[in-house]
Amino acid sequence: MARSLRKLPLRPKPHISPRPWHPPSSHKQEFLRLCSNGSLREALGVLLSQQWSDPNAFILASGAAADRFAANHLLHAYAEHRDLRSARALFDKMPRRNVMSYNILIGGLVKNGDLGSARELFDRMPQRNVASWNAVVAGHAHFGFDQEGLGYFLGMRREGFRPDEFGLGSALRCCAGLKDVVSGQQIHAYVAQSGLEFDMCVGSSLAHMYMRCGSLRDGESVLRALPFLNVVSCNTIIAGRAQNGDSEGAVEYFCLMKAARLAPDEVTFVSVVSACSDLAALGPGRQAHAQALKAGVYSSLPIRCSLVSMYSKCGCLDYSLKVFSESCSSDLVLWSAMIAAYGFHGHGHAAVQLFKEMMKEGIEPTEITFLSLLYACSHSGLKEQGMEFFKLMTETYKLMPNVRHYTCMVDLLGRSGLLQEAEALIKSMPVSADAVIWKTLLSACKTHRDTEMAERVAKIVITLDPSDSAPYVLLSNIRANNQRWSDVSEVRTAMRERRVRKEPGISWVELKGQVHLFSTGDRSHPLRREIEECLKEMIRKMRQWGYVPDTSMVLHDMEEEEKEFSLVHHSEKLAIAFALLSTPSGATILVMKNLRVCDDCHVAIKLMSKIEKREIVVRDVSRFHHFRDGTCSCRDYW
DNA sequence: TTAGGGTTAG
Repeated sequence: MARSLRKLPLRPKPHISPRPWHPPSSHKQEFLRLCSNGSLREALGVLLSQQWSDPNAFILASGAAADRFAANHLLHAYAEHRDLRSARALFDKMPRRNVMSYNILIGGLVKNGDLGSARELFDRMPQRNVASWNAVVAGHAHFGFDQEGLGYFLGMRREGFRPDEFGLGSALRCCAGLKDVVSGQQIHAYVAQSGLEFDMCVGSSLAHMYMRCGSLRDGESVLRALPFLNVVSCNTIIAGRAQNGDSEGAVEYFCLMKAARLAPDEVTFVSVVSACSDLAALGPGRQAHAQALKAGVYSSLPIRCSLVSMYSKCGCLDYSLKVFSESCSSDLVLWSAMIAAYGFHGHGHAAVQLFKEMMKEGIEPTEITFLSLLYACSHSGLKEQGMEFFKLMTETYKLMPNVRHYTCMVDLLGRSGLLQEAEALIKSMPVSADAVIWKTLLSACKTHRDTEMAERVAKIVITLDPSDSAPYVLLSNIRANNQRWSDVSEVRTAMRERRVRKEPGISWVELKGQVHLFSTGDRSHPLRREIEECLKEMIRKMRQWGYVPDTSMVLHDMEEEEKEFSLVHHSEKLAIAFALLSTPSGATILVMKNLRVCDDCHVAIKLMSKIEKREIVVRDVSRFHHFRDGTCSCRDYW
């Protein structure tokens, strides 16, 4: 995939911000003189040249209403300045309205979010033109009523209107919102036919539609065909990559954009910080933070939200809190981001406390806030509180829980050993169960050693997600422990036939700006001998503290000794050994991992932190673990 | 009357 950014001219987007007018007296006198002479058009010319919207101007509107040209201009001025009451009053007084008068008022209502009135006016228009249809399609697209917007777009076509670049852009936005790639492709065919494919707005909307529907390649190919790139098309690529699992590509494109001297804007920073958050890339995330400050867009709430999340995912919870506290805002998303940040670090009590403060502030929580809160409770063992919040969500706030909320509840019950209750909840919930929720229960069965239920649940997981190796391994080991050898070989055959492989575990450590990557059993590092020695010594010391390798999750076709060897060489253990060798004694170690930390490593790292008198921080795929003096911040809930 | 962005789960 070509990732070059062509050096093309940047077309600045015109931006006119409405501002209150304090007219110089000469203008005002001229305006009043023209009005008293009945020269309304000229008077309005003066008024509009100064971008004036003043309640007093309405007094003159009674005269203006009779003159359609003048009235439409005044109507436009009112609509631009969001003075919809005056606009409506003027509109009602106009004896001779035309399509333009309707369109202007509809546009104003739409911008003000009053879609109902806009629709009502649209329905009773004696005549419509393309602009009338465009205005309603755009309005619905803007406020996320995508299905309705697409409906109006189809209505426009049914009535024989040829959609232009405005209507097409909005309709594509609706397809993006609905992730309706089929309608999007149909519109693309029309766009190509009408030669509008190279229009910057239509092209960006088209690319955005493809990216939202998961097709990064189609989106990028549309953008590459555009006559030039601007900040919006670059942002479309950055966000598209980040949202489609290519966060690395997103950060890379951000660097190319800067190299091409294309100034990033607020949207660029939001997307790039989110990408850094996904990558847990603290360095680039911090740089983006500094650049946003320099660019003067740091006051933006979306930027602050993504920073709160980024710092948390990079292990700097105190920075998340700093950004949050500095913001002093009652923005719901910002509060939700901070609750999630606490949850990610296993600070369940802090998350609950913040949620209570949020309610005191009168901020209404959403499904996402509750999901973060329930997650925080389940990862901190706050069973009673989690159950209360679930009740609050459904009964007081009347919010509909989705399968992820139920997964948190299953986790909460399962961790507490209430396996029957957890299974009953899955069976009674009104949404359909997926592989993840059953895997959550399976993990609880494993923790509480309920082999009968584990065997049953593992089979369900295998049916729902045949590619995941964990349930096969678990099933095989349960059967092996009971000497059911023919059943064990049945599992192995199934694994072979379905080509199930365990996703390789990868851990990495950043040292002096360089990333050192370790995969399980890796012997490629230049310090492999030293790492091996360090691990051997460490295991010896750990055994003195009672460490026994937990081989229950290693596939049974190995000798016990081999199993232990495999465990010792798990990627996180290799990364920690390397960090112990390469950093000064006492320094905190930070390791990132692509999968969840396994049970054995979790026990081992607790002991390592005690023996080495070091804080070891491990960020796995689901959360942060802070190991200190033989314990972990997750209190073994993870 | 047209374009791009924030928080969550695995």
